[in-house]
Amino acid sequence: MTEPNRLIHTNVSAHQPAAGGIAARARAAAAPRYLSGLNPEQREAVETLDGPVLVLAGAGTGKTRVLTTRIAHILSQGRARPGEILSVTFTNKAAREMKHRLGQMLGEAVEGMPWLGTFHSIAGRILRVHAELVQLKSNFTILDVDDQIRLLKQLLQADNIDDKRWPARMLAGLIDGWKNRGLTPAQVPSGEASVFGNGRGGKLYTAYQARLKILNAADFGDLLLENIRLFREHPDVLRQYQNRFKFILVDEYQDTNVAQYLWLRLLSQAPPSSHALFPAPVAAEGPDPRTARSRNICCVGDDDQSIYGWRGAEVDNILRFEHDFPGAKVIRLERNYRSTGHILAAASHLIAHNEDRLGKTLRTEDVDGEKVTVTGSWDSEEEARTIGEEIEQLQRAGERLNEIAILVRASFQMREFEDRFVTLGLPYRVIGGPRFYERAEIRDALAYLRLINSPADDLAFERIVNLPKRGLGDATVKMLHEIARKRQIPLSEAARAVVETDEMKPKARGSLRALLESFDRWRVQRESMRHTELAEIVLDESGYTEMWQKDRSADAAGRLENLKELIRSMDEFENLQGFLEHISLVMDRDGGADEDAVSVMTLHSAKGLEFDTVFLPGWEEGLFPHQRALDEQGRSGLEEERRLAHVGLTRARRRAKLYFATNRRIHGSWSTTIPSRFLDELPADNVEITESKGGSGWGGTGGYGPSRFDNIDSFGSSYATPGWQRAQANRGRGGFNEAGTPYNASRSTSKRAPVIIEGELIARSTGSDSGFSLGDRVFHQKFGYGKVARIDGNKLTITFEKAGEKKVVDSFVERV
DNA sequence: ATCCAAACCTTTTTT
DNA sequence: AGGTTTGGAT
Repeated sequence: MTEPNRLIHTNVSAHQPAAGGIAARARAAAAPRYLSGLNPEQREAVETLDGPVLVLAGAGTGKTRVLTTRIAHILSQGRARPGEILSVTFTNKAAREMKHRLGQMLGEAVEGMPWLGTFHSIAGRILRVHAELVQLKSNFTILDVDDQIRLLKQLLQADNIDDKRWPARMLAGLIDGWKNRGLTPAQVPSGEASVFGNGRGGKLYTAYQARLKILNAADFGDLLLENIRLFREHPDVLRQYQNRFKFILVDEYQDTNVAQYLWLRLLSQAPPSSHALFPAPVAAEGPDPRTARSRNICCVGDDDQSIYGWRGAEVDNILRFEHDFPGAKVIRLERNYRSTGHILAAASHLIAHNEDRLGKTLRTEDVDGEKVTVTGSWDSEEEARTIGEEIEQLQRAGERLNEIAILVRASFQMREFEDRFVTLGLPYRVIGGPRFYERAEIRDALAYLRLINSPADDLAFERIVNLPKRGLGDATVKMLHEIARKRQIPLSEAARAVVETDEMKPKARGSLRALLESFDRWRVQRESMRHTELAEIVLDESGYTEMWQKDRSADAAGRLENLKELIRSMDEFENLQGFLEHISLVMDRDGGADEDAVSVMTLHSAKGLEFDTVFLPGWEEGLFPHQRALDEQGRSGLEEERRLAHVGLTRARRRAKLYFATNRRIHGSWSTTIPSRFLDELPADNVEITESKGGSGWGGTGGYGPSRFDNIDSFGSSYATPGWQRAQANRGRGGFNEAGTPYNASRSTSKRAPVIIEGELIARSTGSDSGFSLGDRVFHQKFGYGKVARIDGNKLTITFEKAGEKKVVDSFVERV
């Protein structure tokens, strides 16, 4: 967005009268205006319309701009109408951004790019049209993860599989993985299918799919998987879409999984796949052999920003592009318009530690700017406090809060910042945080609406049969389940049947009948009234609103408010179906972006965004890189974490600030942490180490008074540890800066002056001796007195008299 | 059927 | 540590 020559002009219309007049002459005379200001590579990416194109676009190189300009170009050249361009993104945010920018470029005239959206929303949309062909109805429900797990739990129970030993979550993960790879139950390798539940994994997957059909439901994975099945089994349908989409554009191609890849291949009429995981699906049979192969598909991506491997993304897709789409043109965008020199150098140097990459060199013509800073804190609380203060400083200096972001590795880190900002009165917004649509009252309300929309939606039925309480408890539900299972019908149908018999106690029976009648009534009313009005009636007549009105608990008022908000938000949609579709696919709520506030979000959700100042807390081993990534994925996991770090750094335009804390609370208990290896991998020339400014209490001069957190000297002593010395010895390895100035402890005299360490940064533990011996009585600033119980290098396990057993780095305790 | 306490499990990232 | 889910008691 800070690109020097951004587009200002906005009135290229899609269908200019091509003949005669000024427009034609203008076009002949000079390149269209929207092309000016593109650099040569960008321009090539925009203008190469025919045949497959892969754009390798590093961070901040104008990727979105290329995509949107390309669309504008296609339209203004009259090569396709808006409805003939398929343009897929990975996230809703990216889709929104593209729509927004297109709107700016094209003006309101081309409001509708009907086929611009996420993979899931577009696949879902296609699926609705042809639902019957895959044994669904067009009003099918899209299940979220929660529903999915509840359904699987039921299946496990029905099969007498111990939910403890074989958690539904795990099965959900497996099924998800299979679907990501485009595998139907029949196609799952039997070895893989049998790992779950003593060989019953495959059977369960089959049962699950069957159950989904009965419930008239699809989960996220199904949207693509069933789409692929649809295209495979019905070539006529496929051809219809192939003919419609004259141009295909794909954003973030490095994040596509196998299913998405197959889907794209089918639509792009590419020759039969030779994908390792998938032998030739459908032979492309277009009328004209020249159009039948390698259609106009343009994929944009950056292998260095592939951060969704854990979700089944195949970086391989981007690496194999030229092979998959013969004759593809590959264009590299390496000119970065976003970050200053130091930031870009730090990011590039870091990512260079990865082995699996295509390799790009990002360049900038910007000034060097401020160095990337690394700041150590005693614990996460001090980290939050330091960052809070730095933000206030920036604010005083006239920086806008909107241009400041805190990017965390894991969402639990956000809380500390929220707490801090609340006390400071600093406006902030959490992005992708606690989700509106996940709140209980919202889900309840939605369950009512879902059930109206799709009577077979058992999960919704179960959720609300007895909510508010109507005397239809476990016993009733269990009975309905039995009937439903025996006859292979949905619960509500079972309910309908059972009401006619006298299997139930009269009271429950009457209550159930009343509920069914209500739904019948609502479904009739649906035809004649607006969906917002219907929703109000439903919540009212069902007694749901009343339930909360009677509730005297503290949050009841808030919940009622949320329900109102829900109905308000429904208003933007045409009908109930459209609204339900939206909420199941777009689980985040935008809005509120206009006030000036600091953004707090995960690194993952920050992809594609940029800020003047970026704070990156929590750079510690185990958290970042995340232990689980290392355990489960080994080296490739580490590389993905490193790419994540690269993404984080490259979000910053002018200031990138990294933090690590020595102590962090993990699962409730405190543990001592080690600075991230990624810090070691930063180039010294572009980085400065500062100390935490969280408190100046040490020596008793600061505003906070002496604090246990102010053990700043400890960071000094970390550099005197064997780890630091090893680093000194290693200096120069790998061609890094040779001119290291050894750290000296004179910092106590000039505490605030930033210390610049040249050479790689090291503050790590090692396996060597700590100078303490077992049984030593020690004192710790925070935990008090204790005895050394175990020694592991410079990490000590100490039994504290008050605080119990803790692991601590030796430099934080002193012998007494 | 409803309520309360104890176990439990979480904390990677998202459509 | 904290919220959620489960199980048992009323």
